Amino acid sequence: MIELAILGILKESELHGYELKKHLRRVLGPLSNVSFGSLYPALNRLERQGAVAVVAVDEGAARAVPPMTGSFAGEAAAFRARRLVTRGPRNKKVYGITAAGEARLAELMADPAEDERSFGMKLAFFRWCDRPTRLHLLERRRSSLRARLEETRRAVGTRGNDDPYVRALMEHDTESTMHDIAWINRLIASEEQAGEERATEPTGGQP
Amino acid sequence: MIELAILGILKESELHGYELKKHLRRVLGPLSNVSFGSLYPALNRLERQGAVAVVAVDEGAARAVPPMTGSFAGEAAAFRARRLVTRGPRNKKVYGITAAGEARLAELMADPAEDERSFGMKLAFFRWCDRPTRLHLLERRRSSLRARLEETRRAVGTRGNDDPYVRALMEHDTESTMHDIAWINRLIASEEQAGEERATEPTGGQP
DNA sequence: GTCATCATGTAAGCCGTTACATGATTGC
DNA sequence: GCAATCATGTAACGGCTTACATGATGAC
Repeated sequence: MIELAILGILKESELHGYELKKHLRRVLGPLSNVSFGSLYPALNRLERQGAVAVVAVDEGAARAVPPMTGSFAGEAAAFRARRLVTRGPRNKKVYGITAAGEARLAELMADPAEDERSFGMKLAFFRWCDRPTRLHLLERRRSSLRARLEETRRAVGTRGNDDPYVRALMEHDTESTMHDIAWINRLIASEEQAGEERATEPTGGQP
Repeated sequence: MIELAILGILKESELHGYELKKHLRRVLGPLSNVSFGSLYPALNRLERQGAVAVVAVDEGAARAVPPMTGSFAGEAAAFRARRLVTRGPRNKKVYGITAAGEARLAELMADPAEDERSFGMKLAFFRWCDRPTRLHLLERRRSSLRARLEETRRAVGTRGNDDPYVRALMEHDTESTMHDIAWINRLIASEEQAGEERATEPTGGQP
């Protein structure tokens, strides 16, 4: 989940962790408000996997490492410098996505697992995948929404569910789900329409 | 979360774990599809806390414990019996909510934390709390939805958010949130109306 | 007699959070 | 010079899932 988010954002532009979090918030809005405590470990994980790479490090880091002196005090300084490198003086590490990372992103986008959540995030990165994949994701989403609709309707029909609040909850869930399905239908339609225009345009069809 | 669900269901009727999961699915529908791996530990936790208590155990359990013989084979049998008691032959443990559990339920319902999720679950158990609490929960939910609406609108207004898919996502989020707010408004209105009717009815108001 | 369902639990792991630690830079 | 923000990370914990283990009961 968080890896998909990171790769999707980094594909647009090279950023360091702190900026990344802000972009994430801007693009995904209320969805997925990642914390630093999971963002930085995830970046390191992705770096180890070769999906992202450090493009540039702030010169501040170099400045923070004093020259070796050979003295006892020098050893202490070296230890301190090592800490500074590991921890962070304004050690901005700007990350970029690698070829392997782009492959991983495509893989995560197409991944059939965990549909219910994460659909919004995938949609936010739709520009990074081709039309067939987009249509496939939209149709899968629609079918899971339909299943939800069915389940809720079945639950409403069950004897013993006569509490007005539970009833209200289920009616609202039904409405929202239908609303979502209609939305997905519009997205599918416009996707198909765009595909047709692409297909007819090159020949210069008459109006 | 799961404790709220368990207590809310048990307040309606005494059940054993397996039944509880089915009721949970029926009442909460697509919300919160708890697994056994978290349900049983949660029940034990609640039992230790005194919030729920075992009301009855299936006689199957007693039948599974053979009488002591004092022999070596008897010891082995005792060991096996202990295992059977711990693990489970059809060892139905029917749980009921205690007074402490009802207090805990009220506490969990009013708990201001973790609003975003869990609101649906609280609504499903609305019948267990009084009108002021209900109104308070509804108003808190409304204010958090309004905040979300604001945040999404701010994000849409930010430069750099010109991707059509991100745009579609945010517009849909805005619509859904507005829809939700309207729903909450209706719930608040009907709650207030019910309150007024209660207040005027005892005097026998003329139509 | 065997297969689906009922019934309860444990162990390992995933994915995230909050709280903590550390220090640089900027604006007042 | 001092606070707010920038910037990166670690540690501990939380809550839930999946997979595993175990066995009873009923239907066929």
